Amino acid sequence: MRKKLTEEKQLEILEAGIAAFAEGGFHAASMAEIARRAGISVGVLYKYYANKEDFFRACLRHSLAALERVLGEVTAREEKLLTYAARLLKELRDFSREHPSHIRLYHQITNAGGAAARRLAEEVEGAAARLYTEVIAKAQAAGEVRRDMDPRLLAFFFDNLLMMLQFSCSCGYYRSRLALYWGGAAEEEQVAEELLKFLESAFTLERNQIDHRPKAGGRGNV
Amino acid sequence: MRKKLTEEKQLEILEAGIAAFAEGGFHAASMAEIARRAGISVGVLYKYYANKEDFFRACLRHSLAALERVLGEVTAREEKLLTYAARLLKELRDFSREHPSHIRLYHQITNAGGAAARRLAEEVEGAAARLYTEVIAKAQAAGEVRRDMDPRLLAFFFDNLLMMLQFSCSCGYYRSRLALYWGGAAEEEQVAEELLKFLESAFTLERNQIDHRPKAGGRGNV
DNA sequence: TAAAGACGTGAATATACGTTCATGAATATC
DNA sequence: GATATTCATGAACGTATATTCACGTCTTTA
Repeated sequence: MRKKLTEEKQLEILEAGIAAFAEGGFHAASMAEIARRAGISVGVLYKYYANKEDFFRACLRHSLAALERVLGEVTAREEKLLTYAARLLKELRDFSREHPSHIRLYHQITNAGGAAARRLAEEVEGAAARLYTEVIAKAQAAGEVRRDMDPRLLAFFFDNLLMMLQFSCSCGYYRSRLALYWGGAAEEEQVAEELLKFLESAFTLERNQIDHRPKAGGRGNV
Repeated sequence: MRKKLTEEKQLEILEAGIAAFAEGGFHAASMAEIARRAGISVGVLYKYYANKEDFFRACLRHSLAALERVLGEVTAREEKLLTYAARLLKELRDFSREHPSHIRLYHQITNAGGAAARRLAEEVEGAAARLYTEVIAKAQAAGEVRRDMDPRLLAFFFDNLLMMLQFSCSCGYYRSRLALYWGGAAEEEQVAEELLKFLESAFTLERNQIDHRPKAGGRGNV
C-alpha cells in the first residue's frame, strides 16, 4: 500500500495552512491553494481533516502550541521582574522572526474565526494572564513594583505592549505603522530595548512614593 | 422620477456596510446581506458603487473620517501631557461606545483588506503619529516628560496602549481577553483611569534623574 | 391625463470554491 | 508475479455569492 504521509509532510501541510490563513483569514484562503502550496492534492486534505474549519482549527492548535511552548520555556525564575521581561521579549522576538505566520494567524483570530477558535486562543491568553499577574504580584510583594495598582491591570498593560510589539514585527499593517513612528529602517532590537525602559518606569513610582500610598489616585502632575 | 436615495439613507447603507465588514472582514460579508440590512436591494449598491471593493473602501473612508474628526477635536491645547491624554482617552471611549463597529472595522483592515485600504488607514495613523510625537516632544522640552527616550517611541508605545484599550472595549476577542485579566464585569472607566496612572509613571523617570541622564541606558533595577 | 425619463427591484447569470468520489498508482502479501 | 489493499489524485458536483439587466414603479412635464 502506498505509504501514509510522513510526519514531516503533515507538518508541512499545517505550515502551508497557517501561512495561507495568516494572510487573509479563514475566508480568503482556499483549500485548493493550500493543497498546491503544500504540494499535495485537495483530496488528501479531506482525508486528514473533515472540512475546512476542522483543518483551520488544527492549524490553530499547532500554532498556539508552539507559542505556548515558548511561553513555558521562559518561566519566571527567581529574578527581577525586568530581567524576566527582557528574557520574555527576546524569546518572543526570536519566535516571531522564525515563525511570523504564527503571529499573523494569532492576529487573525482576534477578529474572525468562530467561537471554537476563540476558545483555543483564550486558553493561551489565559495562561499568559495568570502567569504575568502572578509574577507581577510577587514583584509587588518584593517591593520591586508599585503597589498602588492592581497587578492584574499591570499585567494587562504589560501584555498589551508585548502583543503590539509582536504584531509590529510580524504583521504587515503593524510593521508599516511602526515605520510611521520610527522611520523606515526600524531596528526591532532598539524598540525592544526602549520598551524595557518604558516598562521599567511604568512599573515604578517615584521611589519615595512606593509603599507610602497604597491608594495613590491622581497625584499632582507628571 | 423616483427620488434618489436621501442622504440619510446613503449613510444608513454605509453604516450597514461598516457593521457587516466589521463582523468578519471583507470576505465574510455578502452584498446581499448588506442590502437586506440596509433595507434596499442589491441593485442599488451597484448603482452607487462599482463593486464590493469600491463599496468597502467607501465604508472605510466614512469610518476613518469619523475617527479622524474625533482626533482633530482633541487637539492639544496648552496643558499638561496627561491632561491631554485623559481628554483623548475620554473622547475615544465615547466614540467607541457610540460606534463600536468603526473600531472593529479599523481592526479588520489591520490584517486584511488590500493595499488601498491599508493606505487609507495609514493616513489616519500617520496623522496620529505626528500629533502624538509632537505633543510628547513639547512635553519633554517643558521638562514634564523623561528625555532619555526618543519622543517617537514614546508616542508609539502610547498609541499602542490607546489602541489596545479601544479594541478591548469594542472587539469581541479583546473584550473577553480583558475579562481574562480583570474579571467579568470590566469597568472600562476604571481601566482607563489606571492606564493613566501607568502612563504617568512610564513618561516619567524618578525626579532626580530627569534632565540628568540624557542617555540613561539600563539603570540599576526597578 | 398621458408620455417620457429616472430610479429601484430582484430574479438570472457567471464564477469561485468547498467537498466528494471514481480512478489509478504504489505497496504488501502470498 | 498475481492479487488485494491502501492511499493520493484531480475532475466533477453543488452551493454560495458577486454582478448584471430587463422590468416595474414613481415623478416630472406638457
